Amino acid sequence: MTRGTHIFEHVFVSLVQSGKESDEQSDERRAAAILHADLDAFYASVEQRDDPALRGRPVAVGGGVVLACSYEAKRRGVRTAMGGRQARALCPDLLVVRPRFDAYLEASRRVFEIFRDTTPQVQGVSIDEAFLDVAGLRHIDVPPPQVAARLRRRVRETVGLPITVGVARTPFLAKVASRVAKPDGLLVVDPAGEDAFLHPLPVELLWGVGEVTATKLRDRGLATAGDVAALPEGVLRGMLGPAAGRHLYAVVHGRTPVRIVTDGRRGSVGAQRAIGRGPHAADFVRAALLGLVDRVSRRLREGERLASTVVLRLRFDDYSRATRSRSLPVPTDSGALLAAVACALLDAAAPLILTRGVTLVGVAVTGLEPHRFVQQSFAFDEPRRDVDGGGPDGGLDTARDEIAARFGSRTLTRASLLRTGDGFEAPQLPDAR
DNA sequence: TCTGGGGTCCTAGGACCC
DNA sequence: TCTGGGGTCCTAGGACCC
Repeated sequence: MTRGTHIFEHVFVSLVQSGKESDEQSDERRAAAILHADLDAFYASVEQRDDPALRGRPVAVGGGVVLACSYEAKRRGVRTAMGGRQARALCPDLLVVRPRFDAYLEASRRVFEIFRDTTPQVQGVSIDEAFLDVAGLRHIDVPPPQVAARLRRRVRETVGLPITVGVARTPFLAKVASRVAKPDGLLVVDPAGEDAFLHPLPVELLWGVGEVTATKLRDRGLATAGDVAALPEGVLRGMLGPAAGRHLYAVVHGRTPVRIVTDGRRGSVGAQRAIGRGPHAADFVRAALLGLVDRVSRRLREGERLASTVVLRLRFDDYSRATRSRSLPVPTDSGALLAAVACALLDAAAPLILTRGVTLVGVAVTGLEPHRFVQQSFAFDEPRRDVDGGGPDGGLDTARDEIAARFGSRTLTRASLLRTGDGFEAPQLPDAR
């Protein structure tokens, strides 16, 4: 395909929408007004933008592993998540550059400004990708394909990056469209031509079909979306499970939701670190974990959020994985408390670590909610048994006084009252700060 | 093709409660 | 004494996404 011109090559593409349909139209009759905007080879494109020597040449961002690669590299077989050694073997003149995450964040921020200037209805998907609902713009008589073309131009001119846009009636179809149109393209799926667009596509292109599902489908002779669309929903449910079956059925019949979700706050915050093949000393693993907890709790506090569940992630020599999680009675953002829970989980997983060498350690917190109160955690020097007993003059008051003396009167102590004997050995905390 | 660092959602069993 | 059904939460794992 030639770059950026293949929009004109598809029969199901239309550049002009009527734009006159009534607002009361049913969802099924909506026009193609969802844009999926996706920056091309994002990290690599930023590097090529900032260093003319990289332009037109195969570029990989990363080191041990390819995080992103330019289309020149993709054409030589280099892929994301590929090992650096293998990438160089495929492409000896590959230029490997270290990632500059600050530059990517800044570029992303500027692109998202253009998104939000285009329409208030923006749903960010990742650092380099978003859905935009431009249906509301029809009353000022700008057809969505024209909005998309202008958006691409603005991103190219003001941020200096190539971006592909898919336009369709649903977010799912818009996303498939942008994938088909990459790189540096624009593709509009006319609502009347959705099946003609979708059905010839390989199942791997469908949202929610990864390696496992694709293999299941292919083993049954189902290679395209059209093959899958010929099956009743019940068969798909039986094959893939209730939720996945229902999802895939909806996908191949164009019955996915038509609206985007604009009020998304993250549901979890995590950090992880590959530590290579061991053997690793227990202290080293613990130190790595504490560093990750520190990052996570810092991000929690910056986002003014509290977490109620801590998840420890481990990966082993043989690439098997395990998770261990623990919910707290009260949500917290205290680094010390989260560290204590994470370490307790690590201790509980010690037998696993002994039998299978650990190569990655990660921590995530979920059950997030907004900050509603000021809080601190506090560890007693000795295990206490009186913190919540003993009536009005019981240990709770004493503990609160102790904590107030240590942290000041703004402290609220609910989160601190994790007791030994709850099935969770809380203390062994480092000093809370 | 031997693998990085973020995330999301679903499933399933057990505990617990009514 | 034996028994039912439903709901919710927790935990662990799996599939998928970029």
